[in-house]
Amino acid sequence: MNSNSTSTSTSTSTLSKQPYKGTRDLFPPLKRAQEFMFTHMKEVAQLFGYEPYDGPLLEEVELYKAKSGEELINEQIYSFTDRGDRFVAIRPEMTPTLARMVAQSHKEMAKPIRWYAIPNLMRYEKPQKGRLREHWQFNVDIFGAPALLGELEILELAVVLLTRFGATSDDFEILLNDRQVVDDIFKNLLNLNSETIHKLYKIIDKSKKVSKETLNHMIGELNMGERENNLFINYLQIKSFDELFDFLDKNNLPTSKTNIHKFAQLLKDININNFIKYDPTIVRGLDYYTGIVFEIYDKHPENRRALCGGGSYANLLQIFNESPLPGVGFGLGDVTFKEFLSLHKLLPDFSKPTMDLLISFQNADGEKHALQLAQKIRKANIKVITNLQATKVAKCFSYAERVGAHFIALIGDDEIKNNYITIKNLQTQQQHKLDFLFLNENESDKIIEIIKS
RNA sequence: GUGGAUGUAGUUCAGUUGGUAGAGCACCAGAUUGUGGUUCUGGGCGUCGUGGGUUCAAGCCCCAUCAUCCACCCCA
Repeated sequence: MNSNSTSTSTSTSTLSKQPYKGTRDLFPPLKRAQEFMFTHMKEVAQLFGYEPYDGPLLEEVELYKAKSGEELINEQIYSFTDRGDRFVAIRPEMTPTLARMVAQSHKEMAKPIRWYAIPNLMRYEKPQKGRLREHWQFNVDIFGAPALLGELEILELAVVLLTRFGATSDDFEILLNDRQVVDDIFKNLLNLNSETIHKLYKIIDKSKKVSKETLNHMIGELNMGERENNLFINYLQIKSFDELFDFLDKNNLPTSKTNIHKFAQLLKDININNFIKYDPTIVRGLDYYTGIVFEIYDKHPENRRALCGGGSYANLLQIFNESPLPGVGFGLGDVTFKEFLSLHKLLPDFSKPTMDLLISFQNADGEKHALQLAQKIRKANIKVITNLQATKVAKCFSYAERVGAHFIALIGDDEIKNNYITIKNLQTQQQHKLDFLFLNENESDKIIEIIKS
């Protein structure tokens, strides 16, 4: 809702309650869903031996200029000049920060370096479905891994993560390409200069979305020879690893075949090849990728979109005058991922809170008993709240419902008078009367036992 | 940056060819002064996004503006 759209700065105008354009207020229901996703991300990363890191929200714009790509810098970055005349930006992606941190520290660290983070990032974009100005992104990266095995591990981790939520190869696929193969084809087979190659990349990006006629027209505009045009069109029609190998064989490009052929075999060896498909149109927008690149696609017909992108980058440390240390990584956005999960019904209902126990009292005499009991029960790692003020019994129950309590402990008038406490399981309706000798430790143990069973 | 749609109660929306507004959900109270989710009853003056115009009369028509959503561009 847009409750206030007048904000044309008259002194009478009230402040808008809406969050800044393209950002979200993370109310508890949304935050619970996000925490659910983050928890799995962290656990999977740690299963693979990745360690958490984090970096600053602000970086100097120069850091992004070096490798991120023109559009990102010129149009999509939040930047300003600070009080010390430094030109800084809110991070639009994490990889440059990561590279900077690795460049500082890699010499003293055991290789490979395995790190993950879930930073919030901002890009100045026009918000729409699955794309906001601020989002959180699960980043996983490995530096200094031997060729291909780093790529393999990162892909396996991504597969494990998605399948852990219950997704199958019916729900998603990983489309993969190798920039070395693409470069080999463009430079050595088509003999193109870097300017034409850059334009071809753009055409590749669009090739799936435009008609054949438009595609042919776009290719025609490059003024390549007929042989080059045909080869390029043949390349775009490749649909599998095997077809790619045929293409490379036929055109005598054995060097770039060796790598990708071996990689395809490795995918089979660890049995994740059914999730992964070769796709000649995957090249990725960011300039720093140099080898294997991939995107995870939602297979749902209404959501044909990449929810995750990544690849290997060999030279990211060069801008810091460090010797090359190859890296591989991917980013998975919380907005797109949540949509993927809800669309495939893999996201539990987080609309209501949950609470193990509500301890409620009916009069001032019950107050201290409720507070003391809560203290004891929390020591057993049970989530417990009290109603904090004397409340009528019916209200206690309706409050228990509101906060999602599984159990209610009632310390009412009758309880105080007759020295007992009522414990009720709100789902099964089962009710217990326990002796409540108010200073007796054993009674709280009994309550704990009931709740944990 | 380009194109399309939509702005009415806390929220989701209805509102007939123009006659100054209604429903579901939610919320509060009660039926029910020791047992919640169900049920029933009662409870709403909202600058109808904002500004201007046409008209006897505008939620409805026209213009502008702002906001939101969607599709491009690009990306997570």
